[in-house]
Amino acid sequence: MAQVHEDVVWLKPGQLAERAGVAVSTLHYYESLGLITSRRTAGNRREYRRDTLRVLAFIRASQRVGISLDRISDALASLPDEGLPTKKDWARISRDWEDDLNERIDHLTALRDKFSNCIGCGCLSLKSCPYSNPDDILGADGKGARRIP
Amino acid sequence: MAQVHEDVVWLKPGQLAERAGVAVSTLHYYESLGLITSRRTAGNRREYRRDTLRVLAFIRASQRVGISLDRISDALASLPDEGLPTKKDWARISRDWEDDLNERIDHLTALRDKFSNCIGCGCLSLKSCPYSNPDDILGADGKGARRIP
DNA sequence: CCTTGACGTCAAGTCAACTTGACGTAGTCG
DNA sequence: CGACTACGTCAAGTTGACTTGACGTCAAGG
Repeated sequence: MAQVHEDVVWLKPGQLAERAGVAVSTLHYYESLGLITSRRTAGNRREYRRDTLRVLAFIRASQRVGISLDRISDALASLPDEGLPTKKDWARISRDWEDDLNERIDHLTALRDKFSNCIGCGCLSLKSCPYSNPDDILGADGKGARRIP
Repeated sequence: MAQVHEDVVWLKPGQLAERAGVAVSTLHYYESLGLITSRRTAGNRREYRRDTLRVLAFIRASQRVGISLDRISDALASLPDEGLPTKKDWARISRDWEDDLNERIDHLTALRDKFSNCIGCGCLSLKSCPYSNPDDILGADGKGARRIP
């Protein structure tokens, strides 16, 4: 049961930044993207709920394995505004990201292991190495590389 | 035995780009970075050795798992100019990248599994979740964008 | 021979995820 | 009270990996 039993502690930008291990400018940036929120004091200074530390931790952890802020944003938006996320919340995010994470893991292990194989087979000759198959290479979605349509 | 038995086929930019699944502009870009090379015709058009396909495949595969062009460049620079890379060549690259690859794999699997754990433990509360440890999070040095696919 | 398209160069644009800078205010401490 | 620091806003810069655009050239086909 989420304890909406308020006793909320508010942190100043510098404090939050320090404790979360990010720069203050990063907080501004995240806020501009709607990843975190703040209230203002009379003097227009930001104040963050302590919970924001948890959000930042989640962002960092996700980011670190290559999930974009965009997707993290979606995930966060799907979490409840009040109280702690529930089993169901995490289950949903887990489901959303699982394929992605698994795919990354597969590619990584494959490349790592490929080195051993290639060492044995004189590989990296286009036809024999699965890793040199261009058709199979279009994972990257970004703007960057786009296959000839 | 590397067959330096010449019978080299030269490809035009369009051909290479198509067969490798990249844009011609990408070839220019890679060439500017020294990842691939070309010779010129009388009319100043580029011509690439067919081997370049293999190099491009290697670049794609490596890139896909998050190795930067910079590191790929180093790896390529360490390969022999003539003939196919040997066992030793791949072994060296493998060694260079292994920690990196393993680390990525670890983080990925950890996050993936963490979801299950967190679902069970109501995690993502800063103290209990290893993934929310900020001290451990300051690794990111870079200036600009830093993604770990 | 002329048109079309692939190619050449170089500068500038793009995108994500931030940081830096310029410049002004708020709050704290000696 | 005055200095100093933390903070506020907004624009612009940075990095990596490319793409796009502008503009001119080479080559093959009709």
